[in-house]
Amino acid sequence: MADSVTSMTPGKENLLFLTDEQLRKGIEAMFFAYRGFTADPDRILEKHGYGRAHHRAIHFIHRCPGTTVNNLLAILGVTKQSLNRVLRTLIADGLVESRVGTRDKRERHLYLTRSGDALEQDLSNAQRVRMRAAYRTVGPEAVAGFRQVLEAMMDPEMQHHFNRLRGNRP
Amino acid sequence: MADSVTSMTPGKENLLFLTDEQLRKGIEAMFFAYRGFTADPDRILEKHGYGRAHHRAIHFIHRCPGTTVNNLLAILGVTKQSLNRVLRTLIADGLVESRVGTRDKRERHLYLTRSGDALEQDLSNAQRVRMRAAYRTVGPEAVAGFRQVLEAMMDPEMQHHFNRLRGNRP
DNA sequence: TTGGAAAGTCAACAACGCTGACTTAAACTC
DNA sequence: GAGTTTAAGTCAGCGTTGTTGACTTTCCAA
Repeated sequence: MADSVTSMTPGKENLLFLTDEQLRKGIEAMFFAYRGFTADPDRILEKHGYGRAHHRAIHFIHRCPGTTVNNLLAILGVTKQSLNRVLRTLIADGLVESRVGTRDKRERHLYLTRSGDALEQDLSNAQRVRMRAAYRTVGPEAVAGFRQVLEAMMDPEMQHHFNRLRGNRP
Repeated sequence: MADSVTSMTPGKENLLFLTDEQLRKGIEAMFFAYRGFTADPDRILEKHGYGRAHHRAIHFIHRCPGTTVNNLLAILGVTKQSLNRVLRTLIADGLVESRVGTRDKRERHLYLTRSGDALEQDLSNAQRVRMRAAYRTVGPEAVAGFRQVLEAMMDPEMQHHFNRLRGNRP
């Protein structure tokens, strides 16, 4: 099953178990797959006049209801200005609600409104359909490997954020 | 080994073997991992005043020496104008050579120059270092699964391009 | 020889990153 | 209580990279 990855070109030591060409194929697979990964949401977003930045904000507000702007900045890894531009439109369009913090009134806590949640469902459902189809094609063991490699590829800081999100051990 | 993916929340049917929450984690893993995946090349590109579009062009010209602009357009999935802007700077900077076709003189065949190849080596090496580290962390079976899921996630057209590239069965 | 494909160009625009400077309000710290 | 720090928001401006639309040049092929 793992032959295409573990097999070596003759004459190379087997310790590394991966040639540069095999690594290159992994790189290309990431490129092509990410395009597929974003294609379905992109089509939905376009109809609403939004972009990927809006999707990311919506996704993580759904995932961490009541999160602060600062927390979102850390997860998304963008500047305050970039995020703010997106949040402003989402709030103006009534998809996101910003509530002043009770403990710390400097903070704004972000929530999806009913219509924000509807769009989130729409977006994540489209993405899950593709994911589920891929998962069902390749089987559970491949999926486990997929997740392991992705996690190992993250920057440690992002790995931290990733594991802080719900659903790691469901 | 595959427990974290195959285990089910109690009370749900085991036929699908994946809850929406688990699919969501896969989606988030893609997001965070892709950031790590592009981080190292991005740093190198910045020093040269280039962006990801330049990297993609360089990568596939290296991979398919002598490819035509049209073929590159199909692989990259962008408009002629977007690609042309990038190619123009790469050609002006002496990283890419554009040769008029011999059989069909309308076509331009693209090649990396010596310095173009040097940058490609630099970029792909940085990316391979991370890939190799991730692969070594998780082992060959996980890598096989990783590649399988990625390929299943691609649009069929991109899957076609992916398999047309060298290195599939090394 | 003429139609159409391939390549290139120009203009204009949008999304979404970035930096830098600045304000407001609240919270802390001494 | 005064001063500093922190969270958030805003404005201006810029760069990369994507888009559409219109147009020209070159040149193969029917």
